[in-house]
Amino acid sequence: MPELPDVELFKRYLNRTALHKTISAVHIDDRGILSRVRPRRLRRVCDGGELRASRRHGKHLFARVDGAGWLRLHFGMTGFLKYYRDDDRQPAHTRLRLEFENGFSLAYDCQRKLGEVGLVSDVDDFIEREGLGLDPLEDDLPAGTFADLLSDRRGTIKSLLMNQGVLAGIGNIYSDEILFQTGLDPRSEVRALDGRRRGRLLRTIKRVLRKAIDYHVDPDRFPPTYLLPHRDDGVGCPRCGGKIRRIRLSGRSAYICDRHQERLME
DNA sequence: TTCCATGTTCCGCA
DNA sequence: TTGCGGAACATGGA
Repeated sequence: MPELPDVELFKRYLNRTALHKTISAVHIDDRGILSRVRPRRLRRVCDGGELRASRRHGKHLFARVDGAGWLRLHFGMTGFLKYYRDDDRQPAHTRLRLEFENGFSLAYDCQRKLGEVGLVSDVDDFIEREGLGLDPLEDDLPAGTFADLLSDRRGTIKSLLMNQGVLAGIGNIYSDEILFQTGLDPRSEVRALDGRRRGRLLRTIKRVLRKAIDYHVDPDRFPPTYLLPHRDDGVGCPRCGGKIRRIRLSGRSAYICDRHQERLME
């Protein structure tokens, strides 16, 4: 689930539920998800504190704990948040729980344990240290800057979009959607994109990510012309009458229309 | 049983 | 040096 639009919705969810509530207990149900923080320190920082602000960069969500630093949540492939009161509402693969004085809890659920929870003192330092690229929605990203990001890059356009060091937040699903709407085959070579196509690609990136948030990342709400509700091998293309095909690229599945996505090679 | 899955990282190789 | 392909991580569904 969690690419940029999903994480943005997690942030809004956290804002309207867990923010400004006093934490009365911290339950670490699986310390395997902790990244560069020991359970004791996480408890000491969070216990008795309050989440006072949130930030997102790419697929990372940060929540400031008083003045003590930022809780960092990354969701891997299967992570999500759940705010609940009754124990029977606790999700099945809860790895971390913040319990609040009002009787509610915020669970971090991560079935496949590919996500991680950490504690950072400064968000911008973290972004810098990790070498994360700009966030296409949070950061100012003019067309010229984007075109520069693409210069001197080799490889395919899909792996570039998914490269978190170039742009932060796009994963397998949304790179497919963006390229489908731009009319570019994911195997196209970055160097083969002219200025006009680079401009169109950037506009599509922003539009697709914003729309996905607006539609609450629910494929049923997406316009029928989107790829997402039709991401199956062999079904008809909702745009042109071609066929949607599944191909393998860089070790993952990519879904493309065999008719309207042009493959640019040098 | 085998394949697949929205993430990241590491390794060998070109 | 950059990036590709594959494997690994952990878990579960079809």
